[in-house]
This record gives sequence, structure tokens and C-alpha cells, in this order.
Amino acid sequence: MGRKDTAAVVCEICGDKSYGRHYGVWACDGCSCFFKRSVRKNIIYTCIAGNWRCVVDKGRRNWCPACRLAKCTKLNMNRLAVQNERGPRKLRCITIPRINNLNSFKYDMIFSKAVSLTGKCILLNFMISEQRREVVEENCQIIFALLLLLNGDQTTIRRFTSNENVPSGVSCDPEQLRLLVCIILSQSKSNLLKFAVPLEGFYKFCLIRYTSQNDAPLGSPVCLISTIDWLYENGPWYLNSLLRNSTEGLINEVFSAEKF
Amino acid sequence: MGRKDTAAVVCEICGDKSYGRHYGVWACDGCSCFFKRSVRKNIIYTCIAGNWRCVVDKGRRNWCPACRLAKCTKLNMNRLAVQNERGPRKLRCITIPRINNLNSFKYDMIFSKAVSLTGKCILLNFMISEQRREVVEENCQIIFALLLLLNGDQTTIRRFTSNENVPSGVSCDPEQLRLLVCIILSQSKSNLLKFAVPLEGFYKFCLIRYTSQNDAPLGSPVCLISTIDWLYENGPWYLNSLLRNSTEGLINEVFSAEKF
DNA sequence: CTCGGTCACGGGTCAA
DNA sequence: TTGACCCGTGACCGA
Ligand SMILES: [Zn+2]
Ligand SMILES: [Zn+2]
Ligand SMILES: [Zn+2]
Ligand SMILES: [Zn+2]
Repeated sequence: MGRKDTAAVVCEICGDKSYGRHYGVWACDGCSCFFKRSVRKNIIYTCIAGNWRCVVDKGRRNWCPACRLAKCTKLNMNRLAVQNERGPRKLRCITIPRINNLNSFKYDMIFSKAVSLTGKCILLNFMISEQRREVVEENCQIIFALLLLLNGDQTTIRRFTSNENVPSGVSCDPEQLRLLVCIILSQSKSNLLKFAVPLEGFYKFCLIRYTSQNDAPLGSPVCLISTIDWLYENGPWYLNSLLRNSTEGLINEVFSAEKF
Repeated sequence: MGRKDTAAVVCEICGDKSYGRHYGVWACDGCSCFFKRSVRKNIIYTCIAGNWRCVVDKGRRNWCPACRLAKCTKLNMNRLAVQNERGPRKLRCITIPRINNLNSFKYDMIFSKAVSLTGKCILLNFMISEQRREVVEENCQIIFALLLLLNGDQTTIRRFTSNENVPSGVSCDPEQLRLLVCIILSQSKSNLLKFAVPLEGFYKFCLIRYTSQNDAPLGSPVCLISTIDWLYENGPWYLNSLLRNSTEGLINEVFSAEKF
């Protein structure tokens, strides 16, 4: 069972696993994507061998694109079903599972997201796995708190602070979130992040520039930055009691999934 | 910052810069390429020094391939991730830009393709650059018209002729297209191509033989040859009004790109 | 469900 | 033979 819980059928083109019909034919991701690209670019291939009889199976489908495309055509893949290229995908508001559903692991999932965001931060790029883990362990709580705020869950945050004045109505797009993580980590007390202290101003500048240049529909940079200030002023945060799993377990899971 | 905007990490094999995981290990281009070649060719090296203790770092990684490969294996580089060879990339395909997009330079691109095809024709092989340019200037319009027909754009062609009977449904593969260009040029009125007049029949024969031998899914030779006849009967063609750039400019561009 | 786009990591290339 | 470089592939995810 590969993707999701869907059972696979056989790709009519190459015999690899197919999880659905594409352009009218049961096809794997590879063949469907290959067909799309070929039609979009209006490519006409030449058979490498010259006789249009190359075998197209999972292992050899990339040997001769000409015969692969010929097989697509022979099996009646529908060129008209390939749409025109669209622009790059629009920035979307980050998706976090809604806090008010019944899933009791909702906080675990948000915490994992916090771990992932921290681990992927560009400031950790040069670090080896052990250093990365240290930084994540020392900083994921404040990112976790940020995600709760972004998700509109002021109520939970209020349980962990005496300051009643919890920021509300905070939202951002994924690029802004990436920059927020940089700003937070550049203000961290972690030894491994000392080098990043001078970068705080730069990342704040990036956030302001990005927001003004990109018509980002959400998130005023001033509001976002003051949220970070608030989180540092009212920290440190210890939100582990929200979790069903251990923090180590969740961090391990994310680290192996993301190949950190 | 080396390649793209990605920051580098350290190659686990030799300590050079790595821009990503390869075969399961953070590796530089050199080590990843070395591993691929070794696995593909199933090479078994012997340690130069004889003790399998050679240092593998950026400066010395090429001293002893045996120890370099041993280090790859020790770090668990995955031999199974090395795929089968693919066909040679060069001359694998031609592309014609889609006619039905909104790009106002679409005809310029097709014209450039016509220039390129003409300049690369085998009949021009022995010519010096100036002669080549003369031939291209005198013959690229009819090739341009052919490409429009191959792209299914009868509508545009109809604007340049009073003959309503425009060939339609014409298609071919790149080899057939090369032969079509030969056939067209062998019928040219250009002085420099006079020598090729007797070759017309030969290239038509080649086209018929190629098509019958190769199971090419597209393009009956009779239909293709009658399309050429139609183009000569209804020419000469002056399609410059379709272009945004000057013909000289486009020809210059192709000549310098293709090093004609 | 089947379109779309993405991008890490495969591939091949060719000058050195 | 090497490796910097660029292109194509396809697993994956969002809509
Ligand atoms: Zn397939
Ligand atoms: Zn083939
Ligand atoms: Zn290396
Ligand atoms: Zn050795």
C-alpha cells in the first residue's frame, strides 16, 4: 500500500503502480506527468533505436521517450485533457488542523509542525543532525506557541500565562511564517544560534519588504513582529502538558520523516 | 553561495560542498557521480596503497578510487538507487511551441526553429558560414510555412494564399522532418543549392524507406511529399509580418547559438 | 477524483 | 575519468 489507503492498479503504459485514471487511461504518476509535459511542450521525439519497438516497462520507460509517448498515444491518452499551463501556485494561508475538532492528538500534530518548521529553518542549514536536534529541542516550544496563536487558539495560550493581553487575529502565509521562524530563532538564547543574533534586523526587513512587494493578503508585519515580542516577553513556554506523546518521540518522528 | 540559492552542507564522503542527498547520503556532485559510474560499470577497484586506509578528502579523493568507493559503501550509499541508463539526450526530440497560447512571440520562435533546421541540413555541410547564411535567408520562409502546417495552423497559412485547399492533418517525426527539409532544399532555386537538384528523388526514396521500415506512428510519406509540392506551387512565401523581431535579428541569434 | 504545480534527486553532457 | 552544470522525472500535495 503506497499512497494513502487506496489500492493500486497497474499502469497501462509501463506496469508501475497506478492510483487513478489520467487523461483517460490508468496511468502511474510518472507516465501521466510525462504525457502532460510532452503535450505542453509540443515535443516530437525520435526513437533512439530507430524502430519504434523499444520496451516500455517500469525499469526501461526512460530509455526511449519516443516509444513511451507513442504508447500513450496508442492507448488513447487524451491530448485535449491537458490544460494550458497555469501560473505558479498562489500563496495559501498555512493549514493547521483546526483546534476545535475532536481529534485528541490535535496538539501533537501542531507540535510536529513546529518541530518541522524549526528544523527546516535556513539558519540551521550548516548544522549536523545532532546540532539541529539541539536547536529544535531548545526552541520548538515558542514556535509551538506561535502556531497556536496563528490558529486562533488564544484560549489555550491564556492557560499558560498570567498576561491577559494575548495577541489575537494573527495570521500569515507560509513565506511570512518562514521569516517569522528566522526572526524568532535569531533572538534565541541557544548557544548554537549566537551567530544569528545580528540577523534579526535583516529578517525583519525581509518580512516587511516581502509583505509590501507581494500583496500578501494576510498578516501585517507590524502585528506579526509584535506577536513575536509578546511571546518572548511572556516566555519561556512549557506546553508539553498539551501533548499525548512525548516530545522526544514526536521530534524523532519528524526528524526521520524529514531526513534531518 | 554556489549553485542556485541553496546553501551548501558538507559531503559526508570527502568534505566538499554538498547541495543535497544522493543515494541516501549527503554527497557532493563528484562523489555522487563517481558512485553512479562505479555501480553502473560494476567496477571492482584495488587499493593503490594496498592497505585500504587511504584518506578520502577533497584534495585526495581521486588518489585511490578503491578507498573512495569503500567509503561510499561504508556510509550506506544505496546501490539500488542507481537507475538504468537512459537514452542519449541529444537529438532525442524536437519541440515546436504550441500555437494556441497567448505568447505574442510564438511565430518568432517557430521562425527560429525554421532557421535552425535549415542551417543544420546536411546539404549545407560543406558550406562556410556566409554561404550557409545565404541559403538560410533564401529558403527559411518555406520551411517556416511547413512548420506552421505541422503545427496544425492552417488558419494562418490561409491568410497568405488564395488557394483554399490548405493541407491539414500533416504530422511527422524529427527524422522525417529532417528529410523533408532536404527534399525542400533540393528543389530550391538558390544558386548554392543547384548541386542538390539530382538528390530530390533520392531523399524522397529515403523518406518512403524510413517510414516503411520504422513503424513511425505519424506521417504518411505521400501526404508529406504532397504537402511540399503544395507549398512550392503556392509560394513563394513572405510571412515576415507574423514576426515581432526582424528576420536578420532572429537569424543572427540562431547562428550564434548554433555556432553555424 | 483527477486536474494542477513543486522540487529533490535522478539522469546525461562535455570541457578540462 | 572527473565533476560543474543543466534538464527531466515522479512522489507528493493542494484544489
Ligand atoms: Zn506508467
Ligand atoms: Zn524507441
Ligand atoms: Zn564528496
Ligand atoms: Zn586506497
